[in-house]
Amino acid sequence: MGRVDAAEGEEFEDLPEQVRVRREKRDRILAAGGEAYPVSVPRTHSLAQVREGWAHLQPGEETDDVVGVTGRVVFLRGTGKLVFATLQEGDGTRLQAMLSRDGVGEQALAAWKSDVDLGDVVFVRGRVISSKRGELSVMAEAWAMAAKALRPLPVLHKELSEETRVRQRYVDLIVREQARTNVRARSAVVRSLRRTLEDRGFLEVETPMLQTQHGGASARPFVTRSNAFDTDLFLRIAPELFLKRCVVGGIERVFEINRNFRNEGADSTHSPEFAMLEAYQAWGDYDSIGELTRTLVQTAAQEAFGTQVVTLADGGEYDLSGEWTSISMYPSLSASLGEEITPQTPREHLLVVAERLGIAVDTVRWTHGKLVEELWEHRIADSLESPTFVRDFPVETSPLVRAHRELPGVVEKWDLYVRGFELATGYSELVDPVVQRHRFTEQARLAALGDDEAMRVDEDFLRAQEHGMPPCGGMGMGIDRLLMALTGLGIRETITFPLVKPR
RNA sequence: GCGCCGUUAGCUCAAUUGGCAGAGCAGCUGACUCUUAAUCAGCGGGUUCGGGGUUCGAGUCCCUGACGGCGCACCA
Repeated sequence: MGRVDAAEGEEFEDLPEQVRVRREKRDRILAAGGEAYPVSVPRTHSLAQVREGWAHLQPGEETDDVVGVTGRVVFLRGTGKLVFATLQEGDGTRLQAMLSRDGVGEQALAAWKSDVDLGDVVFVRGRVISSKRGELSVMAEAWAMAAKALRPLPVLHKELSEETRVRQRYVDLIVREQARTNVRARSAVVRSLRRTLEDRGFLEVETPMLQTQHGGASARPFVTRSNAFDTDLFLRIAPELFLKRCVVGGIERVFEINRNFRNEGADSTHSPEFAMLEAYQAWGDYDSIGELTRTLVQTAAQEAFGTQVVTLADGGEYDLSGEWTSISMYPSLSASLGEEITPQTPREHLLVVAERLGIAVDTVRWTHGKLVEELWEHRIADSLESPTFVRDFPVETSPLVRAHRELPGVVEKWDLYVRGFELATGYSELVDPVVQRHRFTEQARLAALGDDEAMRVDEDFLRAQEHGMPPCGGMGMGIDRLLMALTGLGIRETITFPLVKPR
């Protein structure tokens, strides 16, 4: 034992002063026969329950109601023979504990003063009282360490640096109300999405994260390696092709909420891994799935924030209620440019227009459709402040969408724009396996030209579709982006543990 | 990937022209039985992000690397 202590003593020398001091306190507690990390403490009430149950106490009023509470010590105020400690529990609820010489005895008070630091999790048993200044408190008759903190809490009066918030979210959650609110809001939003879908008869499934062939979106995948199969695998960029297999198999209303991985840039609206909702509705189309999407977003706002007019981080308000605007891609682009652009406009002319606008174009690889989308994003996207469905996209950039039932050259696809960024997308799904094969073949041609985001011919998916897939509407929505839309936060604030480079 | 800015005590930040590395909170010692970021007195705490260079002397200037933020490019 003595040798172990010596070894630990040497270990101490490398530690920052405050960690060393706390380690010594832990050891002192153990040496005195106490426990720094007991298996349990006799907790009878949460801090919130005490706040709720004894809210009626008048300043100075005392009761004989004895409770056992726990919490992290976030403020300490000592006046010699009387100590005040503010305890905080997980949701941020705080309650004051008071320890007096008369209440806990001289020894226990001395032990508290010598062993308890800011950040420790403690247990206090005592009567519920209101202090002379009217602060609801537990007047201790006994206390115990519930979990000794070996690292100091950051100061509660200054904001943590953004990097520390992200790298040590557990600390962020302790010290910053907004961090706690964000986690709760996300949970509430996801719960709402599931409930809305389940209420409408959708079945939640989980489809492969590890895929032998990536598809369902235009994006660069992460590649990994299977030892058992001795083959490369891709982390999925989208669940789409598997959810459609579900529809082929008769799961006519199906959804998945799960992670996608895209090996691309990271900024305030993009994360390499991000959560996505995709939902498919047989016998629906891009109109019905658009209605579903609006219901999902509005209900989530209502259930998570109690209103469809949400308050953003910058204090502004954003109205998601009612019907949303719809515009069409070609007509809106034409109006913006002051000249008619149609699916029949030659690619060469679009190149001229793009160059005139100073857009950096890829003259070799960009198709008519890609040019139209680029022009549209350049001219229109940023100006779409209120929720707007942008409808009827060019066919080349939408290889999984069916042709428009009337308009030649466009497909039945919408993108939902909110506050200038793309929140969701929806299609009338392409279900003709022969046309789908042609589209894949064209994608493969682009891939051969060096487009590393292009899809490949997915034979297994085509085989599934060749068994007959009913007419179908489908949608995809970024969960992180939905949170961004509802809160005005950056994507790294909506993700509890965003990917950060290792130190 | 490119450009700009940043990295100093546990946390948040100062440091004049290149001239003894500081503050608040936190920590330690002491005082205080109704405090509210308690107060008062005293004390300790630094690989100034890493490596290299210029200089009598570098937190500060130069080179290089790491990490972060912002802007641009790409993507949802």
